Formats: sequence, structure tokens, C-alpha cells
Amino acid sequence: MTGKTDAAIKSSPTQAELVRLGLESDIFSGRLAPGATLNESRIAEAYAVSRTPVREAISALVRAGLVTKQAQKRAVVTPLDVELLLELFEALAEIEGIAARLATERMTPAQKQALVELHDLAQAASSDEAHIYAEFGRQFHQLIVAGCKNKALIDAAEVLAGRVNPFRRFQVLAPERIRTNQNDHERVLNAILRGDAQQAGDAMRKHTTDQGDMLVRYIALHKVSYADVAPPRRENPVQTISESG
Amino acid sequence: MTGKTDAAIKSSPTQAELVRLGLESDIFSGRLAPGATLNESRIAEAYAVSRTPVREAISALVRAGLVTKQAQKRAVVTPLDVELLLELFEALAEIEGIAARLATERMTPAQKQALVELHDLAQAASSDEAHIYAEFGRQFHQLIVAGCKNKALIDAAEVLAGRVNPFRRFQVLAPERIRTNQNDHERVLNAILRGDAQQAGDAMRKHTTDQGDMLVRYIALHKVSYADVAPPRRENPVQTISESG
DNA sequence: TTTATCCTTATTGAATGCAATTTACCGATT
DNA sequence: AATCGGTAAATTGCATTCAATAAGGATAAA
Repeated sequence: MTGKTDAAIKSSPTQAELVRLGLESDIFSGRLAPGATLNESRIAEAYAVSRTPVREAISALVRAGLVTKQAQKRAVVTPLDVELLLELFEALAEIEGIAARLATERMTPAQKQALVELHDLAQAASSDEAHIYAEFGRQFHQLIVAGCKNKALIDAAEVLAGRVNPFRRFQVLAPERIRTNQNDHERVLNAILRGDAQQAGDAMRKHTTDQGDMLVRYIALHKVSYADVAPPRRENPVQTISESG
Repeated sequence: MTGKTDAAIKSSPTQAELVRLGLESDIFSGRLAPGATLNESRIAEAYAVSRTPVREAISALVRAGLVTKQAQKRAVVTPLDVELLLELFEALAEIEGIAARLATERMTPAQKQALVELHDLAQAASSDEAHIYAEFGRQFHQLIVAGCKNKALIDAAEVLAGRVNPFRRFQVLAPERIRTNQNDHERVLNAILRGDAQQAGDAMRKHTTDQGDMLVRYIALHKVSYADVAPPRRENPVQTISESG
């Protein structure tokens, strides 16, 4: 493989897929805030592709629930809806609870060990930047969900976690909240190590429920309004993909 | 402006959406069997549209899990995979169990009444054609899931039920199996009416688990092989959408 | 000033065309 | 006979283009 077309980078991942990943990242990071409108042409320009793959990417995000769209109208990043957010967390809590229950009996000793190590890492990181701790927290949940070894369930959990993602960034992890979080995780972890599936499931469900309540309360208290989330008028900037080579 | 384009029928539902619904129906009915390949051009021809909306429809089905596709390769109707089928049913059973538990405390009296009536209707229909009873059974599950009043959970259940759908047609409902099914439903129904959420959830989960086991056993026993499901060579016919007016 | 209506522009939905890749076919070699 | 390679045909991914619809703004009326 020598020259080929200098534009063609690598076709294994489709253009549409690359755009999808880019937009998803923009949404998760808040560069595309809930309520922002998506302009196909502008996105196409930003990613240096035609509108076709952009449309595919957008419709994928619609199916994932991250973007909302009516026929003939502009796509918008799914707006903040406290009602729905609570429902998402309720569903996520139930499913993660199930996953934890199943994982207790399905994780290999090595996987349980990995979970312990991750927990300890998080403990050590808890004094560092909050977003570092948050990442460990996310991985903790992910490891447990993966432990249930049921693709369909893992999928469902990922979809829900993804939909909740854009709103997590509103949540500031105060040191005290990190402590609570860590205690919750420890309770789940101990139940898993003890082999008490029921208890693990219950603890996990309660933990995620609490997380949701906290987030919703934070949003309500700080009056995170539509305006904070979606600039009312101005067209939103779109991240340009960085060209490599 | 009287005539307009005679081809343009009505643009509220998108072309892509119409094609998606058509393909979905073909898959559920078995006209497009698991393992069959989807040819964009041919489908486009059959539906009298260009390939663009067809591609959108296909990628929607991919996201729903009904169709499988790798970049640059042909899309195929997701093949029969007993392993995965068991996982799907396990996940569906857990989620429907949760839904039943929540529904017990959230359904209005009117909704519970509707459930009772549906159950009685099914009872009466149980001696008729099996597929009529099957439809009532589907609705019974659907009413309960809807009763949990959590959009996210309802969504998750629908996705899973949809993925399992293409394989249900292998299952012949023998009179004796209908009896068992009806008994299961009655157990769930009684728990709901009694207000015993825990019991309703457990009964529901067990019921759906059993359904899955039955289906998988049927498939194994009757040696439903890949060949039965996917004609190895021949291109598959595609249903033509019926033109109205 | 506010509100409603028309008109212009911006934007989406879909058709068509082309390059790149995969699949199918066929003869050569072991 | 089966496997491997190479070539032709089929098929996908994407760009481009055009018609149809929605959004935005100016003008007129209240």
C-alpha cells in the first residue's frame, strides 16, 4: 500500500461511523449541548465529507436517543427533560441491579480481582481531580455490567448510560459525594465478593438510583435551565476533526 | 398547484421509514428469513425508491439488531444463534419482570381491568387458531410492560421483543402449551390484582424465561438448521409495497 | 407596539452517478 | 478432486444535485 488516494485514509471505519463518533463525543463533552440544533451541511463541512454520511450518523444518534428529530425538521440534541431523566435512571438502576446480581455468580475470580483493584485505584484517586475519579466510577459500573455476560443486557445498559451521559457533566463531584459514592461501591463490591447475588443487585440498584436522584436534584437546585444548556439563538460550533498526516 | 408530482404520495412518513416498516414486516413474517442477504438495489426497485432511503432503512434495522452488517459487505438478516437467543430471552425476562413489578403499583384500575378482559378474551380464543391466541399473548405482555410507565424500560423491552420476534414463528403452540401459557398469565394477573408486586415480577420473569426455553428447545429438537432458515444460495424475494390510489 | 401574512432563504429528503471494494466465476496448479 | 489466484461483475459508500419543506424576516394591519 503506497500512495492511493491521499484523501482516503482508511475505509475500515466508515465515514458515517467517524462522524457519528465525533458528534457523540461532542454531545458527551457538552460542545454540543442539549437543545442545540444540528445542521447537516455545516457538519459535513466541518468533517470534510458530504451530507450523506452525516445524515447516517445523525440517524444513528437518533436511534440511540441522543438526538431528536421529526421528519423534514432539523435534528436537535435531545433536550433536558427532568421527567425523562428520572425514568432513564430508574431503568438504568434496575438493569444495573440485575447485571450485578448475575455478575456475582458469573464473574471469574480474575474479573472480581480486577474489580477490587479498580476500586482501590479509585480510592487513591479520590483526592485528585474529580473528573479522574468520575472516570474510574464509570469503569466500575462498566465492569460489573460486563460481568453479567449477557450481550443483550449489556447493550441495554450501555444505551441507557449513553443517554444519561450528556447530563452527567452538570454534576460536580464534591469530596463528600465522592465518599458516599465510594461507600456505595464498596457495599456492592463486598456483596459480590461474598457471593451474595441478591444483596449485590439491591445495593447496585440503590446506588444508581441515588446517583440519578443526586443529579436531578443538582439540576433542580441550580436551576439549570434550558438556556444554560441550549443557547437560544446562536448556531452552535461544530468541532473540526483533526487531520492526521 | 394541482397535480404536483404523481409519484409523491405523502411525505409525512419518510420514504426511508416506509421501507423500514416494510422490511421489518418481511423479517417478522419470515418472508425475509434469518440469514438472508439484503440487496439495496433490489429492495429499492421493489419499493420504487432510490437506494438512499433503503440504506437508511437498513441501518435502522441494524441498530435494532434485526439486521447484521459489516462495512463494505452485504447486510444480512440477523442469523439464528441459539446462544444469543437464550441471552435475549434472559434479558427480556428480567426486564419484563421488572416491568410487571412496577406495573403492579402503577397501573390504573382501568388498566388492570383491561388486562383482565384481554386475559378472558385469550381464554376464549385459546381453542381457535394458534396464531390468534399468540397475538393475544403478545398483547398481554405489551400491556403489562406499558403499565410500568417508564418510557426507557418500555423501549428496552420493545427492542428485545423485536429481536426475538423473527424466531417466534418456529414455535407451534400446541393446545397443551397454550394451557400452560394461560396458567402462567393467570398467575401474573392474580398477583397484579392482589397488589403483590414482588410476586408479579417473579411470575412474569419465570414465565418469559420458560417461553424462551421452550422456543430454544423446539429449535434444538426439530433441528431447525441454518438451511431451514436461510436458503444458502438463491436471492430472496422482496415484498412489493402495494400502491394505493 | 404587537400580530398576522407573504415572500425569501436555509435546510432537509431523495435521485443519480461514480469510485472503491467485495463477491462470484474460472482456469491453473498441487 | 481440491485449493489457490486472478479477472469480471455485482455491490456498496459517498458525492453531487434537485425538488419539497421549514425557518426567518419584512411588510402590512390592528
